[in-house]
Amino acid sequence: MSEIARGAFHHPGYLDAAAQAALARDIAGVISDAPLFVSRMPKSGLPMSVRMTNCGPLGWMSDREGGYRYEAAHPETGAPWPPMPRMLLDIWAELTGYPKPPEACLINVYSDTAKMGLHQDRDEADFDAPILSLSLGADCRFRLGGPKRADKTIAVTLSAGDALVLAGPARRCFHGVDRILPSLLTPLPGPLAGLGARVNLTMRRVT
DNA sequence: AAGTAGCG
DNA sequence: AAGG
Repeated sequence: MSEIARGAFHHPGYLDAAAQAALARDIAGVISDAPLFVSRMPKSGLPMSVRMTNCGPLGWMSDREGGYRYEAAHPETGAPWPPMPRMLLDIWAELTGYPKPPEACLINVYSDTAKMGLHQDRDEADFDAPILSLSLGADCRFRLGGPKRADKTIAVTLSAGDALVLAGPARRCFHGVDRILPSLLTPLPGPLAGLGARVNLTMRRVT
């Protein structure tokens, strides 16, 4: 584990290959019940380049009309999000030590050209709870800034099996994904193969 | 607004 | 609404 900025903890290789495979099976199950969809920017309606879905009581989404928000149901099927796999609850407890379980796990699927612009996670009521992110598949160039958009940034490579915890002051920091790195060598595990190059799971407290 | 192109 |  290394603290890459105040409150930002990178755990390279936190999940071994077997754990990554087990997690991939769980996530493939979630996606089969809650199909990937594309969120759109508020007002402009421009699509994001990632495809996403969620598990847990609440899920993050965005569309032109309603903007960034959490919802209890899938925007296309209308069904509640699938339950949070136990493995994710256990990882949350171990890495964050937070007394309450995560309410949302956003599953972002990146193609080899997908990106995520610099942003803050600020659609939650609880800003004290950490954010936990897990990576599967291709490496990416992750960018972490400060609490203001213009603050200086650092870049970190996130690889398959890595965990990243944004706690304390880092909870409010801008962050994003510059690009997916070429990785013939790290395909997504079998159950997720073909969906994209990289999958990121982001767990959060919402209420 | 987690989007992007290109102009002052 | 500034930066990679």
